[in-house]
Amino acid sequence: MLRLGLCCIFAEEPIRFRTTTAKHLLGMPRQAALARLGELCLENAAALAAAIGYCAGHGIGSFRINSQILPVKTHPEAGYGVDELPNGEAVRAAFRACGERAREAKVRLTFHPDQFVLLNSPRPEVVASSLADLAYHAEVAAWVGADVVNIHAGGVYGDKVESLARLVRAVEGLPAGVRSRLTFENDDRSFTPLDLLPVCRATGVPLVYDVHHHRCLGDGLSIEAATAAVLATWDREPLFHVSSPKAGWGSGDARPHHDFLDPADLPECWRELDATVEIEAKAKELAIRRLAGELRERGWRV
DNA sequence: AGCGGTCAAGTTGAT
DNA sequence: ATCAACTTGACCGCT
Repeated sequence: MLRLGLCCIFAEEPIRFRTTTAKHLLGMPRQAALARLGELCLENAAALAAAIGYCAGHGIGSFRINSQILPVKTHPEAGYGVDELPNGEAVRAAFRACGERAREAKVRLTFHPDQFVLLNSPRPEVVASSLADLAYHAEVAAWVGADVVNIHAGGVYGDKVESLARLVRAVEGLPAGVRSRLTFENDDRSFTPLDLLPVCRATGVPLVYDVHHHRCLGDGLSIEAATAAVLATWDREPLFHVSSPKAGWGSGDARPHHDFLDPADLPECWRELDATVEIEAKAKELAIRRLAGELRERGWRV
């Protein structure tokens, strides 16, 4: 059975995640900043609990957690350890409770660190900050039981072979908590499924198959062939991404996401899979509700 | 309450 | 050179 996944935020449901900026925090005394951060973290834990509850109650099988769930966590100056927060223990306990709730409700939790996390950059400082960010994601993932921390393969830097070799070497040096959750995703600029399958086979890192990116940046593999090859990289429930183009499949830029998903964009060969499909659509929970109805009309089990 | 300026970070390709 | 895109606009300070 397919599990439809919601990404990060809600369109209508009044569940909101808070954040702040490094600049703001650095303009106040450190203790005041830590107190403020602690409040935001605890609020975000409450919002996550609400998000899990909403998903459980509305047939949404997974939820992607925003990378700012602990705001500004790895900033070089404004960043912090959870133990530095005046309410650090309460924060940790609240997130562990989210994990328990998600486990009971069978809501899968995932992360998708942002575009600045690049394991294959030739610049050591970029890799170092990426490692710090991945460690942070893994820390929260352990609290809440998230089994996926998904990133793109990074840049090409003029040499695809060498950049992928750097990626493999970077994976080999990762701490276990990151390594065990890490996944790669094909993107719409640089790295296709055909590029990444060898890397995933060599490292054991599963491949998140984004069929929208694959349609925007093809590699000769059919969707059916890519799906089959990608499934073999997973040692747990596979994860896919899908979206529909805002501008349609005609002449314009197909990459920006539509508010809703056209059910025709969901590959027919996914129909009988046991997998999670994250729905990347601007209308969020409304898009999932509409899609689930349309798929059921077509005989899909979601 | 509403609005404009601002926000930590990398890389790519279209204009 | 600038900008949008990328998983996601939200926050702050002003009127």
